[in-house]
Amino acid sequence: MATTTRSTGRVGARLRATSKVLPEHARAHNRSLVLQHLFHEGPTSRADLARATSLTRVTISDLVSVLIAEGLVEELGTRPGQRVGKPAILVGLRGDAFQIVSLDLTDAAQMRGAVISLTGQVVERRTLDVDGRTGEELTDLVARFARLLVAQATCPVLGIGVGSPGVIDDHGRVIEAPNRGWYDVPLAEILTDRIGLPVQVANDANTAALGEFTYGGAASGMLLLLVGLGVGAGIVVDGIRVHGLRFAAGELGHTTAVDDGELCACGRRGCLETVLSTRALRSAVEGKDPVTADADLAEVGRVLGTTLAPVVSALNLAEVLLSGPADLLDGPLREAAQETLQQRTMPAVSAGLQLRMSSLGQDVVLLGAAVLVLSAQLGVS
Amino acid sequence: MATTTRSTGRVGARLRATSKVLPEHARAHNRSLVLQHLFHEGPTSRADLARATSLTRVTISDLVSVLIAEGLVEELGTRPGQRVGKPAILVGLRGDAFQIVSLDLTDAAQMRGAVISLTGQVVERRTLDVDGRTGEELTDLVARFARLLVAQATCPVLGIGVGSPGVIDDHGRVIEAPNRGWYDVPLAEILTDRIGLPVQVANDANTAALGEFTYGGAASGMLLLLVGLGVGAGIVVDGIRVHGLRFAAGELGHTTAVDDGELCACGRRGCLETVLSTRALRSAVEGKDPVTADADLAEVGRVLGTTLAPVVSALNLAEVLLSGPADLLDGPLREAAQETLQQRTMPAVSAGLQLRMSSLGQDVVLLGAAVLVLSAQLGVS
DNA sequence: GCCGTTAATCAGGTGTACTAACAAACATGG
DNA sequence: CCATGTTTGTTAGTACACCTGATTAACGGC
Repeated sequence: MATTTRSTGRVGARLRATSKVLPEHARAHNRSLVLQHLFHEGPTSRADLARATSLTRVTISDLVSVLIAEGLVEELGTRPGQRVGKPAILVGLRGDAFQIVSLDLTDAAQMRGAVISLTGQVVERRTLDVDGRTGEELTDLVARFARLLVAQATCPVLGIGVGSPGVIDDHGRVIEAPNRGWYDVPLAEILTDRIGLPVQVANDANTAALGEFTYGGAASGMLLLLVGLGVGAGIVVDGIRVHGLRFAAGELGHTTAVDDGELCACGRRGCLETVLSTRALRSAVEGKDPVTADADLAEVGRVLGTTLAPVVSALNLAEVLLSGPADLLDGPLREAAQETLQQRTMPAVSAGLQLRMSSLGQDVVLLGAAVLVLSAQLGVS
Repeated sequence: MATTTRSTGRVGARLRATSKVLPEHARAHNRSLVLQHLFHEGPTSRADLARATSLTRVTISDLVSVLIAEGLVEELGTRPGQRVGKPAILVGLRGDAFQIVSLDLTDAAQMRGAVISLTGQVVERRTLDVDGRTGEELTDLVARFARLLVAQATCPVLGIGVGSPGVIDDHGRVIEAPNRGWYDVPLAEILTDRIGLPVQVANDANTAALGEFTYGGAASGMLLLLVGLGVGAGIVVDGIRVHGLRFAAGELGHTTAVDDGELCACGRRGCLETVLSTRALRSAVEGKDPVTADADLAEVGRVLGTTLAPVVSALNLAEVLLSGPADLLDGPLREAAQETLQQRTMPAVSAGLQLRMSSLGQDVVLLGAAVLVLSAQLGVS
């Protein structure tokens, strides 16, 4: 049996990349803690920040004074309402300190872009036809579009966030995005070089999940299914975005969902995409009477529920969000999926589970791309 | 449209529990970094530790001197082999500095326990019949068993690790373990109180996953399926154990795997456990000719592959490990499961995937429980 | 025997957060 | 109306952790 006789002092060979932590990193962390609180809870007094972070008032004062000097935070006068003691001075994130430029490349025909305030308000919105461009031409177009959007900003730009289909590593390198003609393209690096701003690039579904997590109030264990031309998912587990072995986490679209199903573009049969993509859904309902159409959508919902059940069980997720055309998704499909999920998972898992539509609508990816920047530059998410 | 008009400076209402970081926490982290390196790479000179951690030699010397003073680390003389320069003095983890007491409560009839060295060698092994005890009686028995094992240790005991079935929170409180008669039992706290040592308690499948991760050299994105009376899974994503919304992550046993399947103890039909538990597998093969038995096992393998495919895709796992009776699992079942997984997931996902047997055999849970202690007490995993 | 190289330590400095004490500004209550 | 207590934010001094630069020690090579 496996009575492991092992020579002393050497266990396993795998290297775990954990890096040193210096006092200055601790400071950066605490600084992010302050920003995070101001971001989510709004204007707060220094004393309340101290209580919330369990740092001392002295430390908070010091951190806040630096943030004020940087222009990220401002004093907003004394807190209204009468209380005992010296009135508190509220400090809050300056909404007009920075803006973020976001790009959504989900749609193959038309890229979407926006200038977004720190609080998630879309200040400016643009679209640009792709005209069938791929590869380097597409890269150039993206760079031009990003530059245009940067020019639209009314205050300094904190960074550029991009949500794109494909497999993308944690340095913003597109490993592969077949129908964009991108293979091993260091998109973040290219854009940084050309525009001179920090750039974050991530998979669109992953990005969307982040958007819902930060701006949509989604739970810290959630899966977002982005339904468009293809089907992708983004997963947040215990508050952290899942990357996966080769950054391919969330690629649920090409998981077999229907035995002996339709032929998929990927060459296999019955992939989830063959029934759940926007095109598949439209063709399943168009020209049919409402009752039949609803039954067809419900059938897709059951397929979806069956596919998601193992994932939901394995991760004990709190929420599954659907993002895409509401007229197709938010009805019999969603209800059937929810029901199937409940039937196929144990009560302890399904009781805490909610299956609902994305609350951010079409801006999910754009807002998520903004979160990429917020997270990288300010440590806020 | 979702042109989110939101009042300034307040985004989302969810609280994210992130706590402050002080310089002393940074020090603890760096200290763990040193221990981690010594644990996995074996004896190392201070200078090499400095290079590996990217801390300075001064800092490393300081950390090492503390560790030597604590008796955790020792100098092992100069490094053999001739090189230029002053010969390096190797320092290594003292294998005899501490031992760990591990308990495996997976088997309802018989609990297993061991005294384990820091390097994962089983020094002493015991079993104890449960005799049908549940609830408080079982708790008492566990405490006595643990005390007995502590008495067997030949050097100071670093802590006690327990792997148990059931849903267990991150403080070692058993939320529920129905067939142990435990509901909301603070097992870790009880054992700590009675024995006076640090105690870590976690779900057995989760624990097993940790064991494979640390001692078995498993990848940082892996799922371990523990097959016994029931079926449970432990998941490590990006090097971190997944807990889930209500600490029920990994409860795959009661996910529907067979439509209109057999009645399960949980009251529903076709749960994975109804085909994959040891008992179900034995009854599927016993008394049958080898060909039929193999076909039956292969069928179970296909069911397993179908259930795991969405999980593997969603998380882009590197490895799926099976732990349980090798005569049933490691053959047609595993091969069919592997094949099904490859058929039902996209190549980008399945190419990097390996489905194999646990390398630690019956000691998986025991070793994993030791890792719980290592991780909590020394920051090593 | 001198030089270059590598290992480990010593000395001094910077950054971070803490405790203790204090000043400012308010409500309350005799 | 003034003393009292409360809360806020700041100042001063301390402990800790890591860094840089210089120093000592031990080796191989020429």
